[in-house]
Amino acid sequence: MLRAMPSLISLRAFDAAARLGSFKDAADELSVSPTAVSHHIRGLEQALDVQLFVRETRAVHLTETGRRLSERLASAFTEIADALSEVHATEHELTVTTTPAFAALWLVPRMEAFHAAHPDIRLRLETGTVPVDLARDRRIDLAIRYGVDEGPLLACALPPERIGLYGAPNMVAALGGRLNGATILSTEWEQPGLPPITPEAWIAAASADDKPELRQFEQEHHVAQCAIAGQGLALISNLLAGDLVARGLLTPFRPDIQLRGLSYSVLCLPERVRVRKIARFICWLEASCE
Amino acid sequence: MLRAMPSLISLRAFDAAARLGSFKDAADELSVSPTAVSHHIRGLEQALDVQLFVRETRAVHLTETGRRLSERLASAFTEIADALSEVHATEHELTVTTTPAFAALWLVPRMEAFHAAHPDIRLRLETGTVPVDLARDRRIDLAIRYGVDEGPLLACALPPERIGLYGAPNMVAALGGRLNGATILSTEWEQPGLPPITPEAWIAAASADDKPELRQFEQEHHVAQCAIAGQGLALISNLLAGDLVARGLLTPFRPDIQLRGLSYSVLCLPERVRVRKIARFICWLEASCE
DNA sequence: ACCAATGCATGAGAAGAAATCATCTATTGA
DNA sequence: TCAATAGATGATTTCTTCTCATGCATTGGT
Repeated sequence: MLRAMPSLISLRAFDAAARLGSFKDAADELSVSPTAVSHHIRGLEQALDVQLFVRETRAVHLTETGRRLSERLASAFTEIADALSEVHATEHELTVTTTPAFAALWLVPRMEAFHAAHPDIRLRLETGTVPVDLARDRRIDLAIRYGVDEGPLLACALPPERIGLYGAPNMVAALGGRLNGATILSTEWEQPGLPPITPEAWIAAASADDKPELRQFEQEHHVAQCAIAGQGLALISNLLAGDLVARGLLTPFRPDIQLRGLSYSVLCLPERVRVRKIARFICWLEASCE
Repeated sequence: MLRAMPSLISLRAFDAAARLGSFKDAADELSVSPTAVSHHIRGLEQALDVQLFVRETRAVHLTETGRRLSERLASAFTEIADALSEVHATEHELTVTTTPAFAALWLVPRMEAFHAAHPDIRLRLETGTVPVDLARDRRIDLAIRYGVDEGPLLACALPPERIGLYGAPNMVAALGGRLNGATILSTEWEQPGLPPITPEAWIAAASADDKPELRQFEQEHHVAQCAIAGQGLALISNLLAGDLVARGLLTPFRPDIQLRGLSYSVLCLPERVRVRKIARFICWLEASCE
């Protein structure tokens, strides 16, 4: 067959030169001197006993065989590069799907901390209200869902939430603990078979007879944003309100009154729980909840 | 993306190790020491920051990512090897199609000489009675056909043939120039619109009134073989008989009587006549006919 | 239960590629 | 005509890649 398998490095030099139509540009791409490229291509031509380039004074152009070889080499080298970056991604990119609210109010503020703890892992967030089938969609490494408890998929669970009212600091101060004339902002919770988390339940728990205005949102973080804007008291969980309170954007209203909520579940295919990047994330997540 | 593009050599070491499931075997395949393979794979794992092999005491096996990477690398390296050998083949393998007779009686005896003159060109023969469409079947570089004259495809033509009778030496001697009791072996020539090349034509040309036996074959070289076996006189061309005469297997019978035949045409796609291997062959062919 | 054999890991140093440097040639275009 | 460009070539240097010597853990045979 072939006298001697030419070195892969020459092939790459040829590939670059063929693509760019110039030894000099190829040299730049490969960060070597044009001389090196020239040597490589000459060596390759000798090894294959084939002329690949027609040299003209200030330019080179491919022969017909050169063109054919370059085409196939290009696709092979692309395949290699793709494979490498895919490997890198599957090991160092962690894709988490969760609810828009958890992403916006809990995860996003903490991504910086995660990256500091694990600089080699790139965290990608996908949010959506439709639950994802982990077995089906292999791009997703982890799903963080509210109140789900899918036995075999459950990797860990965050502490149960407590639901309370939160408002912009000046509004909470102005209300002085009473709901008269206030607006309660809440989400349309749709957890089948679970204690209702509603403004009514909160009012009942507080044994209040005030009749505040009510406004409903589809997204829990919209509730929060609305409360921050001073438009009412948000009925949200301590988990999601935590950062906003810490940053002084919200203040608890009657923190003594809290409804019991569910907890967030972290779901993962059982055989993948031990994958490095996934294990790291779960470990970090648990530590971040204390 | 990637910290540092790993060297292609490491990738090839990994590919081999992954395919063979053993560093040692990979080392053998690559003709290096197992140490080199070990170093390469460790380097690769560090460059990618990924574990590719799980080491056990006397064996290694791929991790899941290792397996995926190896799959794609294998296909890429196969592509490269294929591309290289294709290049080599298209430059150094010459495929000629011709008639079984011309192949057997003229070309095959001269292949050795061609190879001696052009050691880097490997001559492949394809024979068949059905003419080949060169534009359609790109595997074929040249077609040598009898009496065809397809204008644009005609690369060169061999000298016109002269058709005569040839027999085994002792039979020719025994006949003493007369056809009485002899058998004439001939081919069913089917050249439309051409002077008939038949035993009858020969007898007419010789102005003989002998009535020899007649036997027909489909293949001209079968005629020759039959004559060599002493079963009659072959009505064949000087071109095809030449070698057999030179080797003393056949002797001309009444060499003064010869019918005019056609000539062999060498056909080639016009744009490919100047391809090195093709030009060499045509040049050699013309020189071989003198 | 022990010892030889196997397969891989590791570090240091040797061998061998591959890159560069300096120099040349042949154009091109200003 | 001369500076600038793109590439070729050969000698030299640099640095990758290989090997050697050695070590470790395990397996299988006696």
